[in-house]
Amino acid sequence: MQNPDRKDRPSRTGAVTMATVGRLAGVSQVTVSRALSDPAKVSPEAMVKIREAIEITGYVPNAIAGALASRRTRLITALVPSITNIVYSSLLHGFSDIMRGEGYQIMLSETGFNAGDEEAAIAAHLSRRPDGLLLTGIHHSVTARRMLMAAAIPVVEIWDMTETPIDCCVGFSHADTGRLAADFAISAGYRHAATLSAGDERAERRRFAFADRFATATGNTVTAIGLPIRTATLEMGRQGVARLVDEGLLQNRLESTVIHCSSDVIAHGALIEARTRGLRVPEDLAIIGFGDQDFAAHTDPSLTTIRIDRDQLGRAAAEALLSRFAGDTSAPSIRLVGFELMRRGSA
Amino acid sequence: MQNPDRKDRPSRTGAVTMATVGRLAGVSQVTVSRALSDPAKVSPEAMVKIREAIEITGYVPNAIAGALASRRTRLITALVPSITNIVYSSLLHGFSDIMRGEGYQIMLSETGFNAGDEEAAIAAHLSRRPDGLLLTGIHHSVTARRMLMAAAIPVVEIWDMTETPIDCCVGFSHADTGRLAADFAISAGYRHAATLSAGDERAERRRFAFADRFATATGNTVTAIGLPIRTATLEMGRQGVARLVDEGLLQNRLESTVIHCSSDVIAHGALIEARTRGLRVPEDLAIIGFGDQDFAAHTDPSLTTIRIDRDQLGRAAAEALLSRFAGDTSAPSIRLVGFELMRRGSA
DNA sequence: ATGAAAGCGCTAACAA
DNA sequence: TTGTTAGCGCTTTCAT
Repeated sequence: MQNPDRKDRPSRTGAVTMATVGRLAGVSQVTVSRALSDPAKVSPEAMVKIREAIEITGYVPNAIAGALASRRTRLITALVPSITNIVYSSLLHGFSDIMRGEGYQIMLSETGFNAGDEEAAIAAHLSRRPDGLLLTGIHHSVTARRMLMAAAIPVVEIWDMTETPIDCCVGFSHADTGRLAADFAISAGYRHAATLSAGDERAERRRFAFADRFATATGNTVTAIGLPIRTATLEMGRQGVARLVDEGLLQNRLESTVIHCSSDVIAHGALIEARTRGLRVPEDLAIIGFGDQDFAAHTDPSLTTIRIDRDQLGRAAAEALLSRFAGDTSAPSIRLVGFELMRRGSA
Repeated sequence: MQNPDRKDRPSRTGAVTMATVGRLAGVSQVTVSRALSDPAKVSPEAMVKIREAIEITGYVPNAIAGALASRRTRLITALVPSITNIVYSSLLHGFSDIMRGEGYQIMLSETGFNAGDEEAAIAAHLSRRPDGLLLTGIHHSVTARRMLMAAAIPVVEIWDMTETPIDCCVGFSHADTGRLAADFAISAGYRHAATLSAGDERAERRRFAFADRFATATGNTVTAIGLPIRTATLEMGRQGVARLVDEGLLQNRLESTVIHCSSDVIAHGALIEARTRGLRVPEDLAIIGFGDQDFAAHTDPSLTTIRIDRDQLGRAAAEALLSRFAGDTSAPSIRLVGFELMRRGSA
């Protein structure tokens, strides 16, 4: 048998609990709980006493216990390939901003770019019983999908597009951005092209779509340089142009050649290397980036690139989750985020 | 009175629990708990049955319940000014890497650069009962400090240095980096200087120390340009140099002038603007950055800057926390992280 | 408006 | 090696 008035006594761990606060305020533990979650249900006099008691004791609610009892954690967990990549961190910025405003906290993990890591990370995340989960990309292992379905929580997949999301999806078609770049390059009169692409799968899809479209339209083959990296660096952009020039891959047809880069960082490196070598951009060599990072408009020449509103994408992802929480079944489960080509000086 | 065998029955919420698994495996709920946390204490036969049952049911442990019972969350929460700033995200990268390896997860919040936000964020974080907490910077409100002390958990403050940390501190003196830059500039023969500095408090300390040292040594005043931002952009670097030139602040003494920038991004912008205007770097205008970001060695000319091993700093922070967890009282509570001036082409 | 009782799904003693 | 019991600090439900 347990001590009948155990609940209104301070815990034996020494921690300040609702019971401690209640005792000090002369009310029961439940009243303290109500005071915090629904003040309207507590009398003004009790409220004052409780507030005082909280102030005196320095009470900080225990969200762990609350979550266990209510089966709501107010936790959202997010998986991104890399937090040091501005592309993902800016997405999260918009996402967190909205979520935090609604009282949710974000737990974050980097998964790198391989699926095995992701599976383990998903399991770890699910053990925290998040109210919702954000995933970057649309390719997940069968086991991962099964775990997520079983968890029966809202899941939003971002930064890519699929007709068959686990739950909902907010993103765009990477291949379409490649085709947009190709169409622009063709209409701008470029007859030859090369690509500089990092090794990640989405970059590859952009590159392939660009090359395919460009080659089809011009009849010319597109030289592809694969960069042995997942995270873009200026250095790799410079090396890419260096190889293109040194290995004679541009074959003296500079005046009508454009380089499609998998990111603005690569493009910026390409720009620097071209100018270091005395090449004029875009006259000798034109350059197209991807991402419209904040520096893109301020390089010399400024970078022609594809713009995706990442902050907005993050916000849309948050809204997708929130409408799931609200039980809004009419909310679309697939949201296409737009992109546009920003024509500036480099192409 | 509660039903005597409630515990070995599936929960009424429909969720798969240890009790469900145990029933299927023909053992009690505790045995399942042991199988997961300390397999050596469970017979091989039981282990097999339990593993099967877990497989069949797709059981995912409930870390919330575990945390409540054990009073350990295996959660570390971190507060950073901004996740889109590579300086902080790369720190976190090293930190998370170590922590995750030790079985901890990271919950992240952005605090912006003001103390009021931080206080609310700290309270929210503490309610999750993290096993440890990471704070960026050393300036915290009295209330914040009190909450942290009361929580009685390991706290590590990073990216700055204080003799009186809340618990432990891993960082460096920002003023010292400014003085190092000044000493270098003086010995390199520069007689005039200007500063380009973002508005955050640490950047200001670097700037002030640089200007103070430089002015003292040369007898010349240092022109300060404050940039109205917290997060550095290429654009702001360009504007800074534009103002310096357009407003005649450099007064035709270009040949011996150096600009001290609060970050590599600002410095890179300065570089671009200088070259766009036909100024030679470093002959007409020399530039010193801060941070040694990965692009710094690959701009044209390459950037002279101050290097801090951020990844290492993050790891050291993780180790500080881990030695606290291990109860290692001999571990230093203050760790100074080194920095060095990387002399390259821009100064 | 307030409180008592029950229980969220685990871990931590303690027994057997 | 296994099981029993008693909580962890809350929320929920049902009385009063």
